[in-house]
This record gives sequence, structure tokens and C-alpha cells, in this order.
Amino acid sequence: MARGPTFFIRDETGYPMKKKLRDLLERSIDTCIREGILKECAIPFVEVELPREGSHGDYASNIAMVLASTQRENPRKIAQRITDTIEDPEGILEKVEVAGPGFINFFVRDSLWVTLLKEVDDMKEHYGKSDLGAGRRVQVEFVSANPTGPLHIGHARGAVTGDVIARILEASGFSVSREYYINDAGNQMNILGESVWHRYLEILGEDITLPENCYQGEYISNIAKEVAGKYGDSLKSEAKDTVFALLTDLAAGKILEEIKDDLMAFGVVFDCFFSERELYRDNGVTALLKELEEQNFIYREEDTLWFRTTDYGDEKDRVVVRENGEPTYFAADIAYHKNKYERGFDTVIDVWGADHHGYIPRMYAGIQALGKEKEALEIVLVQLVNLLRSGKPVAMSTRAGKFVTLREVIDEVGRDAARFNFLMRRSNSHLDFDLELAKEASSENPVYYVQYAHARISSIMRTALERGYEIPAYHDVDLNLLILPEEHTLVKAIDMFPELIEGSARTFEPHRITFYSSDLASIFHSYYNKNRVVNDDVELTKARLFLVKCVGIVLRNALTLLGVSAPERM
RNA sequence: GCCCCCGUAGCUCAGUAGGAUAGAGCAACGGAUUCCUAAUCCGUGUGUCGCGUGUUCGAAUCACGCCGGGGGUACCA
Repeated sequence: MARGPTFFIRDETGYPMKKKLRDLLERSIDTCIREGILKECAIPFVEVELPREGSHGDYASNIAMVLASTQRENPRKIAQRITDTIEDPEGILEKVEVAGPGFINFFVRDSLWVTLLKEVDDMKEHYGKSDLGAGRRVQVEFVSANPTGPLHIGHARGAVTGDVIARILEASGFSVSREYYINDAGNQMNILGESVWHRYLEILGEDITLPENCYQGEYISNIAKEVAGKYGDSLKSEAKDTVFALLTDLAAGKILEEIKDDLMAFGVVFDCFFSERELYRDNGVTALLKELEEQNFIYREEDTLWFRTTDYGDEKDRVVVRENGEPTYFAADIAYHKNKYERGFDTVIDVWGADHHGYIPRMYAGIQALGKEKEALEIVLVQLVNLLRSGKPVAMSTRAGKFVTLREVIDEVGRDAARFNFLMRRSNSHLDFDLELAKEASSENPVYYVQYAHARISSIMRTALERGYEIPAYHDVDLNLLILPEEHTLVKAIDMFPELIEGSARTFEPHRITFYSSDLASIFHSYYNKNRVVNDDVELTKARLFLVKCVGIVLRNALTLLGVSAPERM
């Protein structure tokens, strides 16, 4: 389970049926206490869950077992007392049973299931959304790759993960800003300019040996060509400092534009690209460090400035200004986060590659020195990707400029398949990304499995229209005709969608949506193969059309959250 | 050495807030299409949930200790 439980007030939502049952239980317990059937106590959070086993009812609660210790009483007895006291004025329940060590199992009346679909029909593309975030301002910062080369596949997973977290939070009622931090102030930028310089000389016919630390990719030569085309050999006579700065800016600008294009093609759009250079404007970083030094978060050792990160659980203190007077990346990062909070974000989410996990303690130290609570920062780690082709590792070397770019992945496997495949694992675990598998249009590729379910539903709707049916709304149909167990299974799955999103939002776990969409598609495909939606019975057809329409809405909503298209035909 | 992540079926992985008899896909084998899309479905097996101790009514899940894999341990970014 990831971080972030303090993000929400706990039981604010819950999907409709669970909420109803929770209310019944809470009222019953309350009554028991008032009438002396149970001892006085604080009522804990009442959990209602979906039992694995069908014979355990539609829903179950463990509340009696939770109460057992404070009540000093056999949980089965407590369960029985609560059960006996339950009032069910709406007539939700078929029956209630006490089972096992003290579970309370609820069997919901058949006719009630289908009423849950009204919400789906009413809300349509908004079904599943909530107002949990209550408009709180959240920033998600992700990708943030140096503008020294095109995005490669290693960046892709972070890009999708951050993007979908942002989408999920938006759907949960947060006001979300997506941000890309451009590290354009460090030494790597000078090397970028230098790299272009050497290629420029090469194009002008000089023999060069590229220094080992320079970027070697072909894109550098392409930029150099443009430079040569524009300036001819005039740059050779300019002062080197000026030329390097010019080349750096020019290259970084070009590369950044390319990065933006690639991200756009990947369905990832940022609200803000924040330049590290901004932080240094008006001596911003220096001023902040001085302030922190006065507050004793920072101490001086000869020419070096150290931050007391050990005060916040870090292994050792960290340098913020080097002996040579250059601030470290960490120094800029403190200033950057200060800037984030000054812009009014209540919570800031950093999506990092897992190889940066060692920076977590110092970042938390940083924001606490700024006077923020730990809760104001959430760090989501995304594990690295193993790129494969037909099961074999694809060798990559960033230094030599040999890597598979994001653009190439999108071109080869497609945006939908790429995105979906990156979300098929928890961010926390390593991901094998197989290019051949990802572009295969078959049952091996879950993205098509889900999309196919959606396309199939669209097809059913087309057939129905051809045969003179209208796509029914909730009040047009007799939902009591939906009596099959698999129809109830579908309704239950649809019903849990809002809570699923809530869980994903709370834990920053986009993969839950991926798994859910596969599950729902599976239930639907099975239902489809077993039963005819458009059949000889007009009323039954209408009822099933409505059900299937709801499935389609939820599939579409789930795919939309993943940034994956929901095709009408395939 | 220290820190973080991972360890669940032959393989890749889920496991929703500690719940009842542990799940899916793939792989293997056998079946399903007069009719809404076969990119689909149905059936057949598999587990010391890495090992151990503890916490409690109850542990894959929490705590501690081991074992194995990966990553991090810069005045690099």
C-alpha cells in the first residue's frame, strides 16, 4: 500500500450498496447500545466487504469481531444481537446470517441490484467521479527529464504513471496541476552545448574527437547541422563562452520542443514547464540558503554548506553548496519545493524513478525546514523498465546515444497499447515491456481485450438500432427481468467502480484501474457468449440493452482514466 | 556495512483497510461460431504465499530476525 491515507477523510464515500449496509449496521449498533444490549463503547469504522465465496452472501461485515475485544463477549453472540436489531425499512435485504467466527453476511434482494444502475445512467461519463478532494490544490510533478536528449522508454513509464495519477485525482475532485521540472541549470547543460559545438566543427570539415562525457546521439548532429545552416562558420570566430551559451540554449530549446511533441503524442499534457533557472533568478537560491542557515538548518564547514538532514532521519548530512561555490541539485530542489508551496498547492506529489529513492529523506527534511508537514509531500516511486523484444533484452546505452525512444515505442506499438502496458504492474515493481507482445493484436494483449469489449457493446447497440430498438434509459425498462447470476455479477462490478477510483486516488495506484477494466471486460465477454442481448423477447432485450449500455459506460470511463481510447469498432 | 523495493502456481503478476476454502493471465490439453464482432467463450491442474518467531478471535497482509534478487549509499544530475 502506498502513502497518502491522510489525503482523504476516511469513509466519505463508499459505493452505494456498501454505504447503505454500513448505515444499517451503525444504526443497529447504536440501538443496541441505547437499549443496553451492548455495552457502551465508541463505534469503530464499520467495514463492509465483498466476500470471495458466494455462499457468504453479497456483502459481509466483520464488525462483531472488531467489537469482541471491547465488549468482552463472543463475537457470534454480538453478531446475533446486531443482526436481530437491524431495521430495514427500505427492504434491501433478502436475509442476514451470522456465519463463521462472527461474520454478518448480507443477502441483498434481487430486485434491488438493478436500481444501482440508475446512477450510471444519470451520471454517464461522470459515473465514478467524486468530490473527495473538495477542490484541494494538488500538483503532480513527473517526467522532469533533462533536456539533453529525447525521451526514451525509461521515461515512458513515469510519464504514464504521473499522468494517470493526475487524471484519477481530477476525477476525485482535486484541482490538479501537472508540472514538468526542467533541469536546465546544471553542468550537463554545458556539456550539451559543448557536444553541439564539436559536431558543428565536424560539419565544417574539421577532424574532431568527441570528449567522452559528451552526448553522442544522432540528434546532436542534427542540431549542429541546423546551426551550421543558419550561422555558417561565423561562430568559430566568436568568443567561446558566448557560443557555448548560445548552443546550449538553442539545443535545449529544440530538444524540449521535441520532448513536448513526444509527450503530446503519448497523451500527456502538462500545465506547466518549470525551468530550474527561474530559481536562480534574483539570487533566489542563495537567499533561501542564507535564511535556512540563520534558522540553523544549515551549517558551514569552511567553504562548504551542509544541510542537517540527519535531524530528519537521513543517514548523513547533505551538501547544499560545494567547496567551489556551486549549489547542488538538492539546494535547487529545496528552493523548487518552496516555490511550489508558495504557488498555493496543498499537496505536492513527486513521481520519481526508483533509483532516486535515496533522496526521499533529504527531500522530506527540506520541506520540513520550510515549515511544511510531511503530509504536504507525497513521493511516488516508479521502478525501472526492462525492455524486451520477443522475450530477449534490448541493450541500451544512454551515453552512446543508443536507446529506444518514446517516439519509437509510440510509432511501433501504438499509444493505447503502450500506455496500457505500462500500467499493468504496480509502480513499485519492475516491469517487463516486450515490444512484440505490446503490439500484438491478440488475446495476449489485455488492452485489446478491454477495448474489444467496448467495441462489442457498441456493435450490440448498432444491431439493436437496426432492429428498431432505441437505446433504453433507466425508466424505459423492467430491470426485474435481469435475474441471472452473471447479470448480478455485472451490476456488482459496475457498482464498485466509484470506490475503485477512490482507492486508486488514495494510494496513487493507477494499476488498479487497469486490472479492474480487464475484470469487467472478462465478466462481460463471458456474459455475452452465454446470453443473447438482442433476442426474441422485446422486454428482456430492452433490459439487457440497458445493462450492457451501463457496462459500456463504465468501460469507457475506466479507459478514459487510463488515457486509452474506447473504440466503437475494431 | 547501512538504507529502500521485491520474493505468491511452470512463467508474468494481482490480492481491494488483518478476514472465511489463495486468484488472474500466459503456457499445456480438450471443446464452443445457423443468431448481437472467435481480438471472444467454456472445461481440465498446480501452491510450505522465501524461512522462522511474534502480535490476535484470525496474517500473503502488521513487527522483529534471517535467506535470495534488484536499486541506492557523491561536494553527479
